[in-house]
Amino acid sequence: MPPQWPCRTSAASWRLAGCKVSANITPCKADLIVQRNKRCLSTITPPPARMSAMTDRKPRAGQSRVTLNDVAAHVGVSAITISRALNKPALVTDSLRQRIDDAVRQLGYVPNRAARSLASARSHSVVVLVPSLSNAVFVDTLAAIHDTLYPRGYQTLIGDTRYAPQDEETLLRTYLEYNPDGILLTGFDQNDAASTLLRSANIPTVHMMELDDSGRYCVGFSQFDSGYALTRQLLDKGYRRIGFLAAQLDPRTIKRGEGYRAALREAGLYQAHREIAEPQPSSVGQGARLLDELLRQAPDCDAIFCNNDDLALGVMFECQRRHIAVPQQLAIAGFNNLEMSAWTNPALTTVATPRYAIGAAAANMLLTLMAGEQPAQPQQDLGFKLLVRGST
Amino acid sequence: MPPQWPCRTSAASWRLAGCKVSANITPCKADLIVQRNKRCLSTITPPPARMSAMTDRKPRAGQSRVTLNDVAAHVGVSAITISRALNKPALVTDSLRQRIDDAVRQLGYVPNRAARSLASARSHSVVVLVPSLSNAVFVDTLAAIHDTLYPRGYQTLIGDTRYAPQDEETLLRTYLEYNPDGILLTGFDQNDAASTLLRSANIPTVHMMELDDSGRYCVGFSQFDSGYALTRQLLDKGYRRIGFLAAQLDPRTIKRGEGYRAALREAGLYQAHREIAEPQPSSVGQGARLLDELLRQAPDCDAIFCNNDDLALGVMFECQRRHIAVPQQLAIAGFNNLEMSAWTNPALTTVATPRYAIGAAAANMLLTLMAGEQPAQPQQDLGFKLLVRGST
DNA sequence: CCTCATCATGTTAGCGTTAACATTTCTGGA
DNA sequence: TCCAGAAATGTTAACGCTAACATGATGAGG
Repeated sequence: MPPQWPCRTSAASWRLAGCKVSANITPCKADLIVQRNKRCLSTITPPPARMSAMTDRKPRAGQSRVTLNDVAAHVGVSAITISRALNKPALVTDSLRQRIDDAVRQLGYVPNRAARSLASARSHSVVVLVPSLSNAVFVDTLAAIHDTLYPRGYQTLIGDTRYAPQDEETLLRTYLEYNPDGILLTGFDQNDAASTLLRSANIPTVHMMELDDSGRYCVGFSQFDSGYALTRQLLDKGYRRIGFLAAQLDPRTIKRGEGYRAALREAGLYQAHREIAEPQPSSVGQGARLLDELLRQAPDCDAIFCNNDDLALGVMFECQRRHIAVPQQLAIAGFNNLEMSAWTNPALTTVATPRYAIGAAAANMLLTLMAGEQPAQPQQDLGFKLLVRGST
Repeated sequence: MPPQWPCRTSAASWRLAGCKVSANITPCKADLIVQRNKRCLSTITPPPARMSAMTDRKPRAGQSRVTLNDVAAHVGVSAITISRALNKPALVTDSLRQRIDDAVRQLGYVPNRAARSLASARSHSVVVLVPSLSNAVFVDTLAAIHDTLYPRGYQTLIGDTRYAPQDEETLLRTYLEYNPDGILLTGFDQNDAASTLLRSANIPTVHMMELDDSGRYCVGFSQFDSGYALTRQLLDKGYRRIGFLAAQLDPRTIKRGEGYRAALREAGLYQAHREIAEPQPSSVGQGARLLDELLRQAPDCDAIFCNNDDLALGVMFECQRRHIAVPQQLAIAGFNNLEMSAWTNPALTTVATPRYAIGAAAANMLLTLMAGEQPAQPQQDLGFKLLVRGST
């Protein structure tokens, strides 16, 4: 008499790979196996018996892709074992894992992130929102983030807010649908709706580029101090009529401007008409235009603090066109240290910001938070560096 | 005697909102409703009866976020109605939709993309792989893609391959886990593994930036022709000893170089030693270094075709340092038309590439493909434009 | 030889949503 | 008043994966 279920003498006895199904197990168990593998690649002789003949609905379209069950059927084990072999290799025997890896490769199995995310409540995704992709600062930061998170199994989802809080809110809303395990944001100035979203989502979040003392996790440097320090440097060099050009007017720009103002006020040299703030995006062309404007309303400037290197380059090129000697007649300083700024004639004085380090540190802090731990240093100041070159 | 199930006289009679449950329906049905809403926000008087007391497992962690069922319970309708109100608003009464929208807002409901993707076999995500984010070309392309796809409900997942086919393969493999509905790639030179992945994934794919006639969908322009045309232009201007500087050496760079060579060969003016191809990444500093190298091995050059504007700017700055008059002693041409290139002294001759248009057209072609239709024009040539300026 | 712990693997159910089909309600005309 | 068809809403069962628990095999110690 064939043994009744449970009846396995060894795990291999009823494995599909061996196809010894009919000999050792009851029809009931055979049906179960067939059902489990109903979409499997390796064909099994009896067609899957309809378990409940009552309903006769058309099956769903499905992804028509190789699934865990397909791999399982191919190897002759259960789906969970495949899952374990891929996610927690230590739990599976070496030889079996080897066979599984082969099958995965052979069948071209690609895990379905949606299913994994749904089942495990972890998406292994991190959302990063930056205000611009045309700014080398953020591109380098993104690279650092990816370099840090990818080896730890996290996928980086990049969003470009275009410096618009409204866009940031929309992006955040959309990306929250991915159930990210963590969020990296630029600055602190999310709009109210976005802040509410963040609060109710309750997902570990680290802010980049700026610092504050509200208790939020952040990695950056003091924008105010950097603006102050650069202006101070110009004052120390003897410049007395220092202009200020800014575009875009994002919060960081504004804080640097405050640093500029504070330094000049302190020296009793602040003059409002030497300052131009243009809400339009920053660009080289914008720098050229703003120089024209500034020289019109404050022709006596002996130095200009440009809020970023793009503007500064535009100013420098415009000076060449106007035969204004740099730095003899007019000194120029920028901000951010673009690669190019070292190569102009004269080379551009600027502020080097630790953008790669910020990305890496923010990502690491986020990893700590996502692991449920507290970062040693919830507010991390990575400082900045003045690069004094030929243009001042 | 209370009526038996099915027993509703009107939809409102047993709705949770009305809480008239006990009066009109059988206990069995009541239990079902309770079960359906077991995780709901609005508390229901009797605690959810355990349906099968046999097992007593701990419930899963869950996302602890507001779900469709929560919204459904709050409004007093079934989950599918909420789903419909959000995805196919036309199928739901105006007044009900209004109430649902309010509830969604009030509860801060954010749909779970993983669940949606799993249930519908559509992820509403599109993967875009570009070789670099520090290149304005691709950033503009990405912006166009996002601008085109977002309003149509698709989320763009950006991957930066860093010009490395191996990285491209890895990224592709990872992003395929998201089950994207479409894929946008840069160029055609995926490695074998990536090509296999793409083939077996069987997802609509459009290639950008280049053209070919293998039948693959693509939007771009002829890299060869653009290199040829720019060289031809220099020849027409009377330059006879035209050098060529390239870095990065990605496939597009190489094709432009072939165009350069063809034009010079045609004119009987090609000299191998006037060409330098540097595999390292392209940058302004690299341009300066390469000029030095070129002038060493071919000091008689009267013009230089730089494979992109970064190199060209580096060359131009180096010429300034060396007091080489541009264009009198040495003409300089770039490629890609960076914003900055119009503002240098002299302004840089370059090739304007329709990068935004390419992104938009590729995204539109992908939309067509994702809708299951055939694009009118599977290979789309958007051309390029010579911008002849002061530097030549 | 039995017990118990450990390890390898299996079973079950459910994550949140939507496709497919079912049911109820509404509408308008005979 | 009744009925057919349309419109609105509901029920059920996946989607592919993994957490939680279950089971069988193995081996060490008594």
